[in-house]
Amino acid sequence: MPEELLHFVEEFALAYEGAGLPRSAGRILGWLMVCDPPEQNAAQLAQVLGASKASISTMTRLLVQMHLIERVPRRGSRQAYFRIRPGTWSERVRQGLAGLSLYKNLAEKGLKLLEKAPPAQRQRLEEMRDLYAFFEEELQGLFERYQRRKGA
Amino acid sequence: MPEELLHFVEEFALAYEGAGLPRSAGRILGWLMVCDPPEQNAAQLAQVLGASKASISTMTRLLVQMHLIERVPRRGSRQAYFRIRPGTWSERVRQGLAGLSLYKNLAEKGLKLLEKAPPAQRQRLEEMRDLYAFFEEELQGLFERYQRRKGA
DNA sequence: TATTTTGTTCAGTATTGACTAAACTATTTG
DNA sequence: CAAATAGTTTAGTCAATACTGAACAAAATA
Repeated sequence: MPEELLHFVEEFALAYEGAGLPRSAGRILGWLMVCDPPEQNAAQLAQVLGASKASISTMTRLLVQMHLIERVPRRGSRQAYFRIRPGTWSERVRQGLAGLSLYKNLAEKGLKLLEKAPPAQRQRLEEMRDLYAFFEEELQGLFERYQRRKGA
Repeated sequence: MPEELLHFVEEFALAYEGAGLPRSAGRILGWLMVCDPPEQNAAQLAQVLGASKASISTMTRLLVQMHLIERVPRRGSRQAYFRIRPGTWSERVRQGLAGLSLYKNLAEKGLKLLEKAPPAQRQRLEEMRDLYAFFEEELQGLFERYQRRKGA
């Protein structure tokens, strides 16, 4: 299979490593984004990506748990086929959103601790909370708008 | 200083570890979010957080490079004082934004490779590109709106 | 200038985590 | 039921990196 595609897959994996994915999980994800046919079984993944069965098994499980890929059952066969889950990219945005509220909550927890502190001391946390609250709120709206637009 | 605050700092560090910061850098950041006074020198940080001078030196450098904290010069003293950089949280959002275009570009690069592939094969990358393009665009606007709102 | 204070750099340690080979389990097919 | 096939789990290896103590450098103070 084309050399260029594998290079792309590597770049893809590198990019998502920055987002916290193990390199080899990123490679699986990247390959599943471009491969033909879009469903691939474990053996194929191992062969193309030059990884061990064990790694494929672990990493596909991870990716399934993250709702980024899904197992496609094949009737009459126990083989596991995997493919990019439709809506994967929305899912990532949604996960990002969840991250925002984590940080917002963190700021609020801090503010509770500093309840009796002078405003000057609280100000840093307030800025943090306000910003995350704003983006959480607005992104929620944006997200819905995107979904709706895609429906049309 | 209060036990509870240190626990908060730990939680803070843990949260930002998920975002790729070393634990001890997260602790510094967390402490600088709540400490009084808001400027702290290296020795104070080392003492409160129970870290070595070496670690403080390395991690403050990292945080300064990331534009999350800044050195505050004290005239007549060589001591380095650090504080949360005003606008730190906007900065983090801006960095997140930059991340989005990275992914969008990635999708576009892939599409170029699949230029001659049938639409069915291109579709996954197209969805990815569209989504990131949408959010990059819209977040840009949101961001400006936030800045303006804060100015008022 | 000598001493003390402050911070950085370096070398080494310890921990984490990605990855593999091999053993194991389960399922399908002969 | 036996043999082959597919996948998971486990134990162990290797590499990356966070962190420390100690040596070092630079600057302030005596």
